Amino acid sequence: MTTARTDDAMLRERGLRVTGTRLAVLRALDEHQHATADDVVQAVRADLGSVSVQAVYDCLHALTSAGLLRRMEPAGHAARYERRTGDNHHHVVCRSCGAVADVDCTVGHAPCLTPSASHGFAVDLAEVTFWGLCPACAADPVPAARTSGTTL
Amino acid sequence: MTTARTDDAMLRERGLRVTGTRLAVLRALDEHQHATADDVVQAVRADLGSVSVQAVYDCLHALTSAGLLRRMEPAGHAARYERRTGDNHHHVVCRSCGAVADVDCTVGHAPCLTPSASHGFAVDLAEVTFWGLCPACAADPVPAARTSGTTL
DNA sequence: GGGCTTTACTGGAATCGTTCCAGAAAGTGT
DNA sequence: ACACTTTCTGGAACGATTCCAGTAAAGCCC
Repeated sequence: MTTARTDDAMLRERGLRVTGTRLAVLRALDEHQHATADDVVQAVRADLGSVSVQAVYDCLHALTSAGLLRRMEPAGHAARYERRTGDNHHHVVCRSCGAVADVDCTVGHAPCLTPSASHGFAVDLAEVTFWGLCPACAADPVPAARTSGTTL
Repeated sequence: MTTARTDDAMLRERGLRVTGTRLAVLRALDEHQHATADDVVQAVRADLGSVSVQAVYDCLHALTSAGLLRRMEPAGHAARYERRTGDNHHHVVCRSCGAVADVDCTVGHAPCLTPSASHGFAVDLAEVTFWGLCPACAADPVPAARTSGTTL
C-alpha cells in the first residue's frame, strides 16, 4: 500500500489531525470503493479492533468536507463514499441490489451539464446517475425498486 | 382546474381505482409541484379533512408505479413528487433549503447520457441533478450541506 | 517530554422519513 | 344489490443518521 504515508500527508495538508480511525477509514475506502457507512464500520473494526459508529460518521464527514472523500446517495439506498474526487465521473446504480460503479464522462469536461434555465439558482455542480441492473441482478430475477427520470 | 375529469380518466386508464384520496393527491401536486410526502399530506388534509400518512404514501406509490407521478429524492432531503413525467427534464436542487426547480434538457434528447463504459450494467435511465443555491438562500446566508459531484 | 488547548472518540438516546401490519371501509364488475 | 378486491386507518417498527455530554487522545509551545 503506497497510500499509508500519503494519507498522513493529505490529512495534515488539509489541517486535519492524523488519527488511527481516519487512516483506517481511508484504507477501508481504498479497498472497498463505494462502501456504505456500515461497510466502513465493519472494515475499520476488522482493522483496528473496535470503533463506534459515530466515530466513523465523524470521520466520513470530516474527510468529505475536506475534499478527500466524495459522498453519493442513490435514492432509496444508504449513502456511499469513494476516494475518487475532483474528476468528472458519474455513477451507474443497480436498481435491485444498489451496487454502484463508476462511469467516466464520455465527452471531455462537463458536457451537457450546463442547465439551460437555472431559475436564478447559483449552480455549482452537476451530478449524473444512471439507473439499471448490474450483471448479477440482470441474470437472476429479483424484485426491483421504482424511481423515475429520463428514459433513454 | 381542467384536470379533475382528466385525472379520473387517467386513473381508470391505468387500471387504478378512482378514490377521493388519489384525486386529492393529484390535485395537491398540481398546486405544489415538487411537494414532499408531508406537503401532500398537509394539502390533502386541507382538502378532504383528514387522511392517514400511509394512505398518502400508498397513493404516491401507486401513482408513481402507474407512471402518473415521478419521484425524485435529492441526497439529504425527503423525496419529492411531481406530475411531469415522460419528458427529458432534470432538476436543480438548493443545497441549503432543498428547494427543487425543473430544468429542461438543453440538447435535444438524452445528450451525454449514454455512459461510455457501463460495466455490464443494463442501463435504462439517466438522471441529472444540478446542485447550487436558490435565489433566496444565495441572498441570505444559511449553513449549507455537503455533497459532492462534478464541479462545473 | 510535560502541560495545555483543541479536536476526536465513546455510548446511548433521539430524530426523520418511510414501511409493515391487521383490521375496517369503500370502490367495482356482474 | 352482492361478493370480491383494493384501499384506508392507526399504531408500531425500521434503518440510516444525528445529537448530546463526557472522556481520551493529538498537536503545539516551551
